Amino acid sequence: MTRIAATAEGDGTGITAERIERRSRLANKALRRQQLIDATLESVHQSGLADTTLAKVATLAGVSQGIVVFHFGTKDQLLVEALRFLSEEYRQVWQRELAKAGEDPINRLCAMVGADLQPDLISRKKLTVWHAFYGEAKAHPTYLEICGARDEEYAVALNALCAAAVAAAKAAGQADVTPAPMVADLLVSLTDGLWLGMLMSKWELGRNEALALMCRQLTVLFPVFAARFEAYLTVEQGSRKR
Amino acid sequence: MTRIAATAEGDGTGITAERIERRSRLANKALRRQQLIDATLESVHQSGLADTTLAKVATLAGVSQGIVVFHFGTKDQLLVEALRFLSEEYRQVWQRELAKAGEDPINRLCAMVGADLQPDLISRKKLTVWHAFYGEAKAHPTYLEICGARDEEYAVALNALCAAAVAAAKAAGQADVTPAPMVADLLVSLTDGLWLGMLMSKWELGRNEALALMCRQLTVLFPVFAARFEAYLTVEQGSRKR
DNA sequence: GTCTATACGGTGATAGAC
DNA sequence: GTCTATCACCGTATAGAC
Repeated sequence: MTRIAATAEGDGTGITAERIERRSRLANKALRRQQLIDATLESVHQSGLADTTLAKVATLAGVSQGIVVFHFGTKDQLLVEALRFLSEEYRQVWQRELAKAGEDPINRLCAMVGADLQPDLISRKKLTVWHAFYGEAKAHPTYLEICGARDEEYAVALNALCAAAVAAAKAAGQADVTPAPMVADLLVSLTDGLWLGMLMSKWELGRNEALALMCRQLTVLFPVFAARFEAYLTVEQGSRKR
Repeated sequence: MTRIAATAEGDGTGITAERIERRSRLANKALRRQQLIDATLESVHQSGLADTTLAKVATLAGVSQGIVVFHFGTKDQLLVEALRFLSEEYRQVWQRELAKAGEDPINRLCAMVGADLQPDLISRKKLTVWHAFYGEAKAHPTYLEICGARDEEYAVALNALCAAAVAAAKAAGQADVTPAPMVADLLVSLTDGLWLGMLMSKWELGRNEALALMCRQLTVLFPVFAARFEAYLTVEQGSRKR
């Protein structure tokens, strides 16, 4: 990294060199922060939120304890930043999946609910950490706020998609269509429940089982689109295209 | 309490008096333990699992810190007992509801899923505490074990009811019946999701909304019994019989 | 930026009087 | 059984050298 900056200095343009060097330093700083956040997630996974200490995080990151304080100031701040990271990653995943889905409403709905089951998001570690924060959310307003903002964004997007799907189902002649807000609530609740199930899974609830359940849920809500759901949630979202 | 024992002594039957006195002592002991467990739940609710201390629990219970140690030995043990209490209460509620439901399979299914939404179980405090333990479950095998045992019992009972409901739906001529294991998983996941939703509810997800969602879920799974679900989950389980 | 050493406060648990 | 007093430990955060 610093070597790049040094090479850039060879250009003779002092300003450019300084810029690159600054970028490099910023990149290093961001890298170290990410490294510490990763270590924090690992520690919370291993020891829980209560027994996560600055010393453990520092050890896992392979640096001294002082470094953690230097970059995050306080333990609380470190945890908050870790949660923010998870939240941001979550948002990016569902927006990415949504973008990949194109314009078709049913595809977009599949993409949205399928996003919650993307492998990046449902590793044991991350599910553990999410629920650790859930558990303390009532005691830490900041946690609650971050989680709430995440849910809010997601809910708004999902509600729109559900409304579109309901309209499409009616147009396709389906009788007894569940109201859009209920559809959205049912899907969100199912998603949350699946996360918890995968976390606690004694009965080995894995990604494939969760996908099958989600697919079935969509099918009972919108029988007319059964084939669509199956196609999207097993081929595109499946582990392999076969 | 001690007064009762003293009165009993007046009977002249030494053995009886001793028995009653012992019972009274045991009752006192149990009462004190329960008092401390309640205080623990309150503390976890207010401060989270991490910042719950023996001192806080003692203060909330209005006793000295030494009492807590005397009755539970260690902080870990206190927390475990608190979780056990919740778990036991949970089991008793769904078994009670099941008993009230009689023999009809559909009623029993309604009772089972409705049990999770009984007011006793879904107070803010208890939901908070449950999820606090969920979050730390991966780090504390004991927590995981207790939660797992609870889920296991519930799952076994629910699976049987779902199988019965599926059979009934087929007998009633419903087309495309969801397999019983999936029905059970979907219902469990929905329940868990609703608990989380009620805990996090920015969008005020209350008991009535949750009941409506549960009712709707059963209806899309078993359209032939729609009227049954609505009757059971809004009249019997509702806040008032009207 | 990174480290070590340390001050400070709080927590879990013990001891012993009542 | 319940209390108070106390200890030993550990985690956070600070200070300052490099």
